[in-house]
Amino acid sequence: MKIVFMGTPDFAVPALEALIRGGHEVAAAVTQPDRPKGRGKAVLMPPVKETALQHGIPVLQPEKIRKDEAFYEALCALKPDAIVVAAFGQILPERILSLPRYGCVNIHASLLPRYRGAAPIQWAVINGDEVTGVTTMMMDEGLDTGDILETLPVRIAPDETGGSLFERLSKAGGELILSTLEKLEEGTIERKKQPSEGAVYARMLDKSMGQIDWNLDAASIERLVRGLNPWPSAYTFYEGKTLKIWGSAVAVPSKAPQPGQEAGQVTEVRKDCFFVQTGDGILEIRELQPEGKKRMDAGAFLRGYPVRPGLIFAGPPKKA
RNA sequence: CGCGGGGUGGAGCAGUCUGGAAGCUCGUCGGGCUCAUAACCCGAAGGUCGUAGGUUCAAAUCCUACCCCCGCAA
Repeated sequence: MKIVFMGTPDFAVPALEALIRGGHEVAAAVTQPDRPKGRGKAVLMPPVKETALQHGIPVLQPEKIRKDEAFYEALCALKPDAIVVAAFGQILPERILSLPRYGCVNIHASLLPRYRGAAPIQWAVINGDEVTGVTTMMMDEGLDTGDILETLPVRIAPDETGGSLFERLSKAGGELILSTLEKLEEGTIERKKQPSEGAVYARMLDKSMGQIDWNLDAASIERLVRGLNPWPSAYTFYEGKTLKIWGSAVAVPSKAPQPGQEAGQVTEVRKDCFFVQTGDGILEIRELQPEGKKRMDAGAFLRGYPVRPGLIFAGPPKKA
């Protein structure tokens, strides 16, 4: 099939590669414009662009796809049979949705209608779901509301992180899109309307939601730590600086703070880890990262930083 | 030129302001104690103090340039 691919971040790369491997003619890759990223101010190209260039695929980077006439004309000229969209980052206007013969197919990293929106992967981990997956759907003008074509469930491991699940789902997305396109071409695909039951919106992640509220229960905090790993990360504060928590475990499932002990307080320090009281249960801290330093396991941290029982991890530093 | 922290034996840190013998907590190796130990005791090995140059009688420490790592912001 002649396909135009639209996508931007790492998640979309396996899908693009799958299309190429699957023998489809990828006429163009559409991705967000290069933007200054990273520490200095280096302008980096989106992962999809890098991959496309490696394969000699033309790249289009409209700033605003809804208004870009030149882009629209270029797209028409390509006469794609289908447009495949994976984490592109811009809403497609109706005239583009209806352009290809087979329509626009989206790869979404959840089992719709659960987790529509920007961060379906991490929310599945944060909420402690046992199963999630990827869905291919016909795009309509809503946000992830189109008819479902196929789904591929993926189990969430007990130690799953946002990053590991991200990787697995992106690969699953690559597999699923090939299957979907094949059936689409054969005309054997079945379109199912999304049930309104169970529709959940997965809000975009931002840095602030990573701040650990020690009054929550230990299990919730542990899931937050995993779900936000590696980005945007869960953190607390130590000596007025941010302290990222990369790895933790529920040590005591249910234990209210004892008298004289409060949420966020260190209850015990061992050789290779330490324990923090939460609103309900005790959390074992295994891997962390002080501001300006590299990630390290708790044992390394304890060798250089004087953590003692009674220490309290509190909120951000107060501004004088 | 976006803002900031940091590079010191294998690990994590102190020492840098106020130049003058390389330190702390661990790890490793050897020995001891013990029924035993991740516990305890004794001893040892191991460092071009990121790189290059400069100042000085003397530089981890002061000056200059560069490399690398990381946090914030985007």
